[in-house]
Amino acid sequence: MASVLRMTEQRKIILEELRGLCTHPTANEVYEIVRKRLPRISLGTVYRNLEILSETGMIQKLEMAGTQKRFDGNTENHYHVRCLGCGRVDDVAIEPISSIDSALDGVIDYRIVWHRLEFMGFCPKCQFKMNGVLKSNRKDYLDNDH
Amino acid sequence: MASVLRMTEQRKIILEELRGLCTHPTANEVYEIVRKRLPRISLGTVYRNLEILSETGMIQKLEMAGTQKRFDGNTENHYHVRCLGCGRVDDVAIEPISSIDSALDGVIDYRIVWHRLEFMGFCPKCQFKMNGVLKSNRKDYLDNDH
DNA sequence: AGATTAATAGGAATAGTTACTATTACCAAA
DNA sequence: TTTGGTAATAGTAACTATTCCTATTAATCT
Repeated sequence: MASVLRMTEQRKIILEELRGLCTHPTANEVYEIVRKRLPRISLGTVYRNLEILSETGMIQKLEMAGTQKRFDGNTENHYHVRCLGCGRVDDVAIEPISSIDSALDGVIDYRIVWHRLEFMGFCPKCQFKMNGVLKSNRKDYLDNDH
Repeated sequence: MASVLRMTEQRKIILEELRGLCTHPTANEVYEIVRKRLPRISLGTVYRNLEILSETGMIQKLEMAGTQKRFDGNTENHYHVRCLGCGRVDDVAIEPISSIDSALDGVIDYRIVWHRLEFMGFCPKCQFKMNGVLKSNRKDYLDNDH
């Protein structure tokens, strides 16, 4: 008897909010957003539902190097860029390069299933801030938003 | 007055052990290894030294997606493969593809500094185990070592 | 030698995440 | 409609990886 997945109010709202964002919030950010509509929701419920939604392929779980998990309402396979200044994560509008998977043929005995490519750099905002720092030598420019 | 970096016994042994390995141990694994030679070393010391050694470029800190940090005695810039079965991480003996960094030119307004490429697949050992599973339908093959 | 300061061991604290528990909500069969 | 089974929930405790704190020890510099 296969278990039935119920689309509860909480789950529906988490999904809705995530689909309506182009950012890639962390579990805690999702919690804060959803709490505006469901003030009594618990953080555990958010985690569980993010897990279930990503298991069933309705959202994507982004496990990026060195930081906490982020969640993406866009389920298409795509790369991401991360800003080294403020930590924001953006989608990259290029086709995944499937030929990369075969780059290791004959080099190593793994059977490659996929690859994960993350670009690291500075977003426009942080580039601007860095120029400001260089000009004014004021470090606090960088300390404001995370 | 610049602070002096002391090469203490603990630091030296951590470095030695790491250089003598082709695996990519976690901080805790390094701790267990080093403890055989320095039974009184503390985990905090291991963490601090791994941090310092990677800051000074003597080792490499690998922040891989979705798992804990790993450390690499090989300081050359290289890619890694991760086994989806057992979690082991191996070096990839191909040259980093620097042209990847310019793949986003004109696509997005980030200033790209570098990229991180991780291959995901199954190591020879796990491929073998999986064949065993397919043949015998015994799931416990996979449950032994992590 | 004495002063200075890096590094240490040991343990407390933190952050992100997962697990547990009692309760509630939903559906289906009687 | 009740009743039984199970999914999901809120709230909280537990866990894990990592960082921070503190008193002490040990190099290095005058």
